[in-house]
Amino acid sequence: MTEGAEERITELIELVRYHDRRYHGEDAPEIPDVEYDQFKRELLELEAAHPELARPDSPTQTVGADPSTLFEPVEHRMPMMSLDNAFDRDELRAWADRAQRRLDAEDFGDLVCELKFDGLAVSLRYEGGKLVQAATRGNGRVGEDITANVLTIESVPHRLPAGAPEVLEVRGEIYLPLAAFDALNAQQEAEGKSRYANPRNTAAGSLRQKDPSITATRGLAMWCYSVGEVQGAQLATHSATLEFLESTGLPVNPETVTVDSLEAAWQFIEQCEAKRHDLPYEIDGAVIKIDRLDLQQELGSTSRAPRWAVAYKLPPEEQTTTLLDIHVSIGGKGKATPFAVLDPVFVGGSTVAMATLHNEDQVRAKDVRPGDTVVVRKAGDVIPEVLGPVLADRPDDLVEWEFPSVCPCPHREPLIREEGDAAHYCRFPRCPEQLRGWIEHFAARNALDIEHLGEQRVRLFIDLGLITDVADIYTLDYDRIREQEGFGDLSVANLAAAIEASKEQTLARLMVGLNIRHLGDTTSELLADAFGHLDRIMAATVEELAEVDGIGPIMAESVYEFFQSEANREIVGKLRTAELNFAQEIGSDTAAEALPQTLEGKTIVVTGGLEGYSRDGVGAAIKARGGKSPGSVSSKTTALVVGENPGASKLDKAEKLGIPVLDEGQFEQLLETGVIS
DNA sequence: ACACCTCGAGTTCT
DNA sequence: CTCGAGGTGT
Repeated sequence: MTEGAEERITELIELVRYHDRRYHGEDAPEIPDVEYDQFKRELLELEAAHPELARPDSPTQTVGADPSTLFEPVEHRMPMMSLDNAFDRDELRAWADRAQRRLDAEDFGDLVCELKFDGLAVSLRYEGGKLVQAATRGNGRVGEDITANVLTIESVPHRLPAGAPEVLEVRGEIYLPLAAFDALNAQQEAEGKSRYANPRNTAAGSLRQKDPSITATRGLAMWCYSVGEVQGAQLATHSATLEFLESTGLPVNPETVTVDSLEAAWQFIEQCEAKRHDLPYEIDGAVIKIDRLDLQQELGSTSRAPRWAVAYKLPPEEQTTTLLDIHVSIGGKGKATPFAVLDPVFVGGSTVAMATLHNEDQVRAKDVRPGDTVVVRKAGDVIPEVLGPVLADRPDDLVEWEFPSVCPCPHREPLIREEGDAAHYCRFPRCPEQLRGWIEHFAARNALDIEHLGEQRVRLFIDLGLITDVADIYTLDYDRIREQEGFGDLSVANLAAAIEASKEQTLARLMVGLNIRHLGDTTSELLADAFGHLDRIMAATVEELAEVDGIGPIMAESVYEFFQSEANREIVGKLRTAELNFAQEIGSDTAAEALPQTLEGKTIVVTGGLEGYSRDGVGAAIKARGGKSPGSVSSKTTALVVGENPGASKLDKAEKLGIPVLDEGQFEQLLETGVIS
């Protein structure tokens, strides 16, 4: 026991040291802070449990290197709500109408128009005029303590003048001014380091620095736009609140105006759009708030957003660039997907060089041709999308693009599009591109979940001839790997451990890893639960497979076909020799039965991240109580649970269909009782 | 036969 | 996120 601990401690010390260097030296951390924190915490715990093994040179013993590696959680005394969005004039009017209807009779009076800054929402707490705490928004209820870092921001006063309220909680946005962003990048470049992509992410990174002296050099700034808890001040309107904040020395944005009609608010929005790029900081919209606090009180809030305010989101930025070429990528199941190779263009906060075009018909429908000038934007703020060509700029001689007839891999086998299919497929069984896709898929998080086996390494192992099918993962030649550049004893040990651990994954995950056409997470689970063992699935007839609820003739045939193949049966044999788990663990079912089936017959969709669950964990919690949790909202949905950073499309759909929207607290209650409050 | 859910695949960049 | 396609119910 102690021996194992000693080894692990040595390993952890190396890990933490390594990542310390990555983090501080090059500012290019390889792993998320959370993982780093986990390593460090595990090390602390081990050292506490085995004091005799504690080493004086352990990173946990170093003074000055900030012992509190985690930002402590802070519960907001008043929740920090998000805002409902409007994307056009009609939606803005709809918001105003809703508000008007809820107020008996009278007009809602003045509106305060503010810019919506692209930064990070924070809450500052002043007690007796002194800044005692700064916290991130987090999930709105609980954030993280970032006081030490916020104290380094110039525009944030440490002390308020005499006569300040006993308690003042100020809400605002911390952002990185464009000048500071540019200066920072100039410095990065001078030092031969890589540029930061956009001000928002850089601001976020700067605030999460473990060493506040680094934050101090970044040039962050803040705008204040509302208050939380206040003791010792009486305010009647939002505009008066802002004036009060300003008089107290807190930074309030000068573009803010108070208007007396929705029409005037719309004009403010139009001006925002016009001067968006002339401002010395980035904005992503405008916020319209009802000024009178008594009316705000009367309107109240839904579970996630106040009814007295609305955020107008500026349309996503569009850019034009040259479509250099259209290439084709081959997926793990042989699917050939065309994608646009673009002259790199900065749009929506990052540089875009590629964008999927989905399939042949989509390319034709969009009528894009290599050589075209095309319009590009980010769909849903993340995924680059080619909207279409600028026909006026098209050279006369540009020819229509044709789907390549052969696979891009060296074997150049034909790409086939079958009748009724939208996609082309490479059907060559030994296509190296397919193999790479399959291996990556096998190691992916929803399959065997093998850490430290990513795209780069898969490519390398295939090139070295170490892997010719998925089962070879379990007979890797580690001595050969150790010879490779970039592989030390530690990383090889980590990889081996991850591969070893994957042998214990569930049958459902193994089924996902087998890469059978038409089978994914859900359908693999259906089969694993129904048959209980891989051997029984292999032995099943098409009819038996199709008897499973949710499995139809096409999927059944696909599964049957897979196991008919001699090559596939050989792979299964090798996996058996490697002693992978072929049985669906019992116990998960019995454990599930033990929980009260509060969600029987209910369909709960979740969008955004929840505090108490991982993304997979939420679904598991719902299913464990007899409910279903699909990935999209439909008329069958019982309720939509909204967490941090929710997807707009699900929310919109739920609102259109009149489906109840729950926050995490209400969700917990639903899990417990099965009742929507 | 059709409509409507669902599911799965591929995808971008930090 | 978006598209395509399988499964199920009417």
